[in-house]
Amino acid sequence: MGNETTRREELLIVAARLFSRKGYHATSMQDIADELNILRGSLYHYIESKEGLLYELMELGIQTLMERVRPIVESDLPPDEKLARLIRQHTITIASYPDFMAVFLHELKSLSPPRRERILAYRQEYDHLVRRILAEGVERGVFRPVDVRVVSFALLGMVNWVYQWYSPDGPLSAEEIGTVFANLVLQGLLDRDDT
Amino acid sequence: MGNETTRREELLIVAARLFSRKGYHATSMQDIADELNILRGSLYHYIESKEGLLYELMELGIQTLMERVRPIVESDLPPDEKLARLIRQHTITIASYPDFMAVFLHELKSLSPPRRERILAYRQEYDHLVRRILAEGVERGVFRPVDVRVVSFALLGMVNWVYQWYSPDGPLSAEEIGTVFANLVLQGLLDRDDT
DNA sequence: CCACCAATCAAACGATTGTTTGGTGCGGTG
DNA sequence: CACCGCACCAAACAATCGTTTGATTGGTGG
Repeated sequence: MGNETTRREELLIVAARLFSRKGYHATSMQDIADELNILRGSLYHYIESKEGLLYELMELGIQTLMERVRPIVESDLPPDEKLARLIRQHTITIASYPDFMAVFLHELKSLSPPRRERILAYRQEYDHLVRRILAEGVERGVFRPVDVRVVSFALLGMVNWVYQWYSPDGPLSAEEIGTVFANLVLQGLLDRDDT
Repeated sequence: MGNETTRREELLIVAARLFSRKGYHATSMQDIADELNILRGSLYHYIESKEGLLYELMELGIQTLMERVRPIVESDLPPDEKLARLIRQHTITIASYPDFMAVFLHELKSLSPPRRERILAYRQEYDHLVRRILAEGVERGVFRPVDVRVVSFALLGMVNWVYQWYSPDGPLSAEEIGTVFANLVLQGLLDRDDT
């Protein structure tokens, strides 16, 4: 019990770190093997190919994100509360798994078309979750009428960008940052009734 | 007159396109040379090294952005108007030079430390411009009191992300997108006086 | 017509790349 | 004790990488 990381998980973690720091193509199998103190050929005992490894990391990233956000979208909360929670949760998830998330957000173009399509499908599914909340809010008159597509991109840009600058040593926790974001967006979206 | 692109500029444009589509490390000198119909060795008549080429592209990107935004920051407009114009201009610039901007935003880690430092200095200078507007707005009571650092990152994430999804064939022009962004952020920041 | 210069070619360089193959040691199980 | 399979090694592979060198072209100004 306790330290339950298999050798394979170790490999994934090391690879995610290297891919996120140096980039996929700038990281060699040699680099990964060095960190694990084995020869680079030995990596193929655990993985099918370098690109297969990349795909697995990206899938892990997007799946983690989706697992944590979907319950919020499917809850019975009002749209504004849903949106606030989504923004906070997305921010926290990125800050919790920065390496996996950076790889997921950064290396789409490094995948061959078939695998890229699969990740893109995940991504579109996620986009859809966000847009559903926005559309719901606009429909119910909770949010001002806005271009849902553009606002969803604005929102995703804001939260995804976090991987570029967040540091656990910074002055604010991930949750606090998420709250600032949520306040900003909600204040920007809420329909103030000056009746 | 008219078609005044030198061979060297052609090289830069081709390289920016390839770097932005495939990534720096996934693009070989061969790829670039092929597009220009010359041998890869011949490229060194124009450039010092592959990394030098990358640096030049990134410098072009950030300089273009700064040239267009600085006049706004240094103008005499009120903070809210400054911010709106900055957001619009940033959005338009990214949409106008998507290849250069994508390279600038994506390939920092591909530069060796000395050159990376130089680009980082530019980037920090730009961040400073944005924060100055925000701080000014908060000071004058035009904006609500907010965490300037976090809000500046939120804002930059929103506009920088544009390179990931913008298409000139989309339903909205870059200026219209910039206006949606500006409205969202301003509405989120303005101090409503319920006196 | 000669001299020059920019643009390009032709060919080679050592290094590194991802991947494959066949083998080896070892801990546990029947 | 025999065996199995996991984890890894050792060695090689063809290919590609960025870069350098020296020669060669074609056009332009003197």
